[in-house]
Amino acid sequence: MDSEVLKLENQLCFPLYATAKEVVKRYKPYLDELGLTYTQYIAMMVLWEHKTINVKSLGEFLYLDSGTITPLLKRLEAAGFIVRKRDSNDERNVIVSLTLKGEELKEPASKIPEKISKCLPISDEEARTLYQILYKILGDNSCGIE
Amino acid sequence: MDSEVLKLENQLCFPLYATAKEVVKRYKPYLDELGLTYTQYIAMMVLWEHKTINVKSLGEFLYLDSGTITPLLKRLEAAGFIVRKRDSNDERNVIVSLTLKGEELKEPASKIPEKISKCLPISDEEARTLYQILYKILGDNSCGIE
DNA sequence: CCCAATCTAATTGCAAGCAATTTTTTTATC
DNA sequence: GATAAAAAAATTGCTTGCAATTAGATTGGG
Repeated sequence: MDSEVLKLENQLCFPLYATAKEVVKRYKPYLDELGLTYTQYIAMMVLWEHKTINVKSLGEFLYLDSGTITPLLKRLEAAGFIVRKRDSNDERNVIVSLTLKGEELKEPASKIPEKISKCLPISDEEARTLYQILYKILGDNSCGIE
Repeated sequence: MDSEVLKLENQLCFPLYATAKEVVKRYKPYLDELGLTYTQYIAMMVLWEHKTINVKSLGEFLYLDSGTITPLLKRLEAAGFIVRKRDSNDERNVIVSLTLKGEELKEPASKIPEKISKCLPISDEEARTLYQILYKILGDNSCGIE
């Protein structure tokens, strides 16, 4: 048995997992000011761009299933940022849309990305490289993942 | 206000967050065979390497705090893979060590990393680049994270 | 020696996150 | 048009993850 392959430092997945968590943590102070969690923030980002969307499409954008999204949307609705409504043309679908309060959150939120990118100790070049490799993995289906 | 910066596709954090989740998901079928979750697996990796460790050090390796680790270790103990014991030299510390059953899990686990890396659609070169950039971010303290 | 500060785990409370199942609606097939 | 299959969201049950707090042990300064 090769013990080396099982060391944390020889894994690729581990730094991916740990870095994702640490970077999300860096958003927290800024998101706290808006009253959003990170997952709520990315859901709002989809809404700020699309104005209105159903739960299934939102899940596809975010790589999240209804078991995660449904309670998340209920919280965003309880906070007054969105409304949920059954689609009268197809009652299976739930349409999510922004309230005025949710729309207004876009402006302060638009200042966050720059604060975060200033905070990451990598060059623009490295950021582009990272972005490309990540999407290469993310866009791949070769192992039968969805 | 610049709307472009708020699009999901223009973020770096989002593909990081999403890719981490998707890659962890690819471990699931292999880890299911061992009866481990991904987080339990990385905790076991630290133990396979160090044999014995206290909760604080384990948390530092994994970037997890006691609120996550304590219940996780209790599950690993209930499954018979580890034992937890107060350090008699300093009763504040809890020492975690492998049982024979936990030790024996190392052999089948050692076959997983290769299966996963075959499954990622990136070259060795890209994997190295990704690894380096991730650790560059992870190792950084400049924004007052821990 | 004593008391305050520090340290370590554990606990609490809440929000993800996901697999599996259920409910309701729509679509296809006969 | 009835019924089976498919589709979408919600629900259930479990684990992770983290901030904040608590409990107990140790250390340091006076």
